[in-house]
Amino acid sequence: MSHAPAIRTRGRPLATAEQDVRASLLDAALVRFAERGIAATSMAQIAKQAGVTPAMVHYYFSNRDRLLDALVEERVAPLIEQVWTATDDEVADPRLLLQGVIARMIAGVASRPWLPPLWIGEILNESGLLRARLFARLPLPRLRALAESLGALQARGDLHPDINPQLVFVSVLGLAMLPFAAAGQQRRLPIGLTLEPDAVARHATALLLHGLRPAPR
Amino acid sequence: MSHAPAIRTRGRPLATAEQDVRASLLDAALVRFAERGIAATSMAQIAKQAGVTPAMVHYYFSNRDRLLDALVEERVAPLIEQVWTATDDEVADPRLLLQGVIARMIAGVASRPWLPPLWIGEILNESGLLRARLFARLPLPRLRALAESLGALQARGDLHPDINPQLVFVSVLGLAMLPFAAAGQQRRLPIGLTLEPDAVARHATALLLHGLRPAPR
DNA sequence: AGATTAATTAACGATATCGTTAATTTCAAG
DNA sequence: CTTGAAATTAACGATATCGTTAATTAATCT
Repeated sequence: MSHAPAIRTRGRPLATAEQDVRASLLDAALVRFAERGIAATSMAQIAKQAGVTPAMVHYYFSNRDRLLDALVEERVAPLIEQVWTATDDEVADPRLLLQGVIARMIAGVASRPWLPPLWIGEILNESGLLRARLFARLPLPRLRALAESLGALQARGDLHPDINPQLVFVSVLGLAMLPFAAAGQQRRLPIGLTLEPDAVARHATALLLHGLRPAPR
Repeated sequence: MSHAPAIRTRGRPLATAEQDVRASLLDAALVRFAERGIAATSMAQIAKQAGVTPAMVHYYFSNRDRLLDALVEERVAPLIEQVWTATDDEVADPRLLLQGVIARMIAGVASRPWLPPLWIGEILNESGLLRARLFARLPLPRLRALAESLGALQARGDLHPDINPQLVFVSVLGLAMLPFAAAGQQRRLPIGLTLEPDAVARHATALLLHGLRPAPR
């Protein structure tokens, strides 16, 4: 499954292979958390996935809470930062911003299969175990600004009155992230469809901007 | 939290109160599964939530697997059936059908707070523990028919070419169900928004049909 | 070289969990 | 009334899990 296990013996290992155990524990945790959920994953399972003993988790992270802290700090938060790093064009036009956010989100997903289940299950979900930790790091001002620019569009009559600007970002997650959570590592939906990241990005963008209407013009 | 506990004593209880223990075990399971996930919920926790001893779960359902079977059979499948029971009008026009499906979905959610987290986490999610059980009962023909009518629209140029008809139903779940999973029992999003079922239905429908564009005409 | 520090596995004890069985009580049928 | 079936709690034993400590080995510093 993961890297070559290379029989581990008691005592400090030789410095030959550049095996960063701490990093591989974080990776292992992400894999298992994405697969079975945080609450259902034991420390021992993480250690096993990483090919080390449970005591290593204690050695590097002291306890479960600190492991979660490290995960958020080192793996998840940087991604959120990246998704919300917008160009000036995007800041000026909420539709452009949404397009950019979707594109960066899905680009992030492509190289991080653990992201969608984790985001949906442990961050977005009310009782997700990363939610509180990540909430402090969310770019709330940007979310608010987005809702406000959409509200301005709406006031001008440039947006359907039934749309709720405050719900738009959750809708983006539903359109861009949820399909990947549903498809899993194999990127296949139960109906038999294979998910191409680019195609999902185009679909989500088109649906968000135009809905099920003809292409404009 | 739940009904009055009424001190239980050993032996068969008096037949006064009409307490359907089996039903209340199913309810309790749904509550806990929605809250912490199936994999992380022990039988004992379910029994405790229902106010009975763990042995009752064994008595009524034999084991965890059978409990899940009963849950799907008696609580979830009927709902799916209801959501997909469409009028003739809806069968003729995919946009109408989607509108109806969203309305019925959200109506179902209103009285069943456990539904959104369960659907998102245990059915839609790739490693969800109800997925395989429910898959056999999904109305696949209707899903396929929906995708096909949308494809027909698209071929006529009445639908943006970037839309993927096969992704539309997942998009519906993302728009109509995910917000409730994110808001939890309190129906409040972390940004402070309170979710009114009707408002969410209107938002999801508008976004799906028109996107972030002005209202037509 | 010697001493100290880093990294690792083995092993343990306390606690929790699962499924099951025995005991107990009430209901229902003859 | 009596007898058998239904419904329930208590209690148990096997197994797992968590976090921790001790032992062991390699690297690094002096």
